Amino acid sequence: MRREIVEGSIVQGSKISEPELAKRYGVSRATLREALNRLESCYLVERKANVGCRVVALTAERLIEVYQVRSSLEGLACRLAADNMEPEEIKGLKQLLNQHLQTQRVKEGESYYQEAGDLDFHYRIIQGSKNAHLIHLLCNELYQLIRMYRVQMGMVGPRVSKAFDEHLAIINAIENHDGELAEMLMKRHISASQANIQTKFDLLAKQKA
Amino acid sequence: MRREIVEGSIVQGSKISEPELAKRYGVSRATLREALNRLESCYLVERKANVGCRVVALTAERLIEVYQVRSSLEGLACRLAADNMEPEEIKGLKQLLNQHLQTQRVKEGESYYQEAGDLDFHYRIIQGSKNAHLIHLLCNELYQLIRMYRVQMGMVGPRVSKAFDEHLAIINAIENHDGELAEMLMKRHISASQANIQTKFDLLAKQKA
DNA sequence: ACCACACTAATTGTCGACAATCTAAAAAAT
DNA sequence: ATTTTTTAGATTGTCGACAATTAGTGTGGT
Repeated sequence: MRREIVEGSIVQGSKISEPELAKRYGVSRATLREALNRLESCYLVERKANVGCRVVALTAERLIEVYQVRSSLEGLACRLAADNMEPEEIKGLKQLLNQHLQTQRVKEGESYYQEAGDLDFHYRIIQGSKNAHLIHLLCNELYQLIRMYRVQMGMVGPRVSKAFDEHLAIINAIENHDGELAEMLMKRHISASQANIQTKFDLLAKQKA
Repeated sequence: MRREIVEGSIVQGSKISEPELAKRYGVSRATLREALNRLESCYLVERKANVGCRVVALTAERLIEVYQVRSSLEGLACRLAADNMEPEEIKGLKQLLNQHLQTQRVKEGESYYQEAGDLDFHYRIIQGSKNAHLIHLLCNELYQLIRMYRVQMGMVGPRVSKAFDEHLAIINAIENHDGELAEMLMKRHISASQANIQTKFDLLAKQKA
């Protein structure tokens, strides 16, 4: 509905006035409250009883917390995917990676496609775990928040090619049904991604000082 | 508010009629919808757009899915707790375990206290991880669902003493700040608990046939 | 006899208004 | 001048009613 706005154009930590935004979107307050509930379950807004709603603030501490959880859960998803993914799913995953290679070569600097592609890659593996609860947790709840981090931080360039290699290694592990390895590789991959955004944060803090 | 009812006295998979329950509790439909949203975020009810709300059905497949996730997340929590728990927190945890030992000896067969105690034990370790996101995920979202499983299935006896030993080993690992070991022990502990409920399920299915 | 279509009934989603609560500013007392 | 209290404003939570969509049933056609 208006995830786009939360992802980009509404400032972090800003108070949300229900009647204001209700008029802003031309809907009733009840409808907007429903929407806020959805956003709350995605961790994009935080509410306090009888106080109000604020857009979530993107702090480094929060990033670490989220990525610790994400690393653990996607590691699990990857291990399960190594056991449960169908051959044609694995085949499709490899094709997807090849597509990324091509678009990546064409648009060396631009990282947007890689970004979307990276999320798509992770998305498919999560789906491959065949664990509905896990899929819901990662794809519905955490997905938006992670996207928010990446969009607002901006994905940096040199990691693109390295991420590609890591994706390749993960696919190989899944293809060999080596769940242990796949889990470990995915955990490292996400930790690297976390470290990447962390440096971005530090850079931003230094710029401020 | 009325988690008690969902945990016990409302049948699984039963349709939820909003106006009916609204009258049942003497509140408006808007209030009840808010409550349903809360229950949905705890995975106790499931809704479909323009169709309605049903109480979640406790199946063996779902149990496995939830416990796979729980094992991974509580393993993470345990590893973090090994690094981040304060000495007095560890001390309190040991005291809690001693209390369990006493009540357990007194009420050999009765497992209710052990159950509540077990959850409390896990609860404290999760808090000890100091990861707010992880704490929310486990204590607010998953906690109720797991409680529902355990209450409706009924905890079996012989596992009580074994669980106590496992808890003890976990505390020792945390006290030694051995995160790796603590994580592994917790994962095994939860897997054992899962297997325990699984057998309960199989027994129930055999009874039916 | 079976399938398709339409109609009715119920349920969900949405709306505007009212009451309770909290925040903030202004005034008074120390 | 600072602190406390009171008061006003606004915002959230709650309520009952209306509109839209859906499920079930009954009828008609093939």
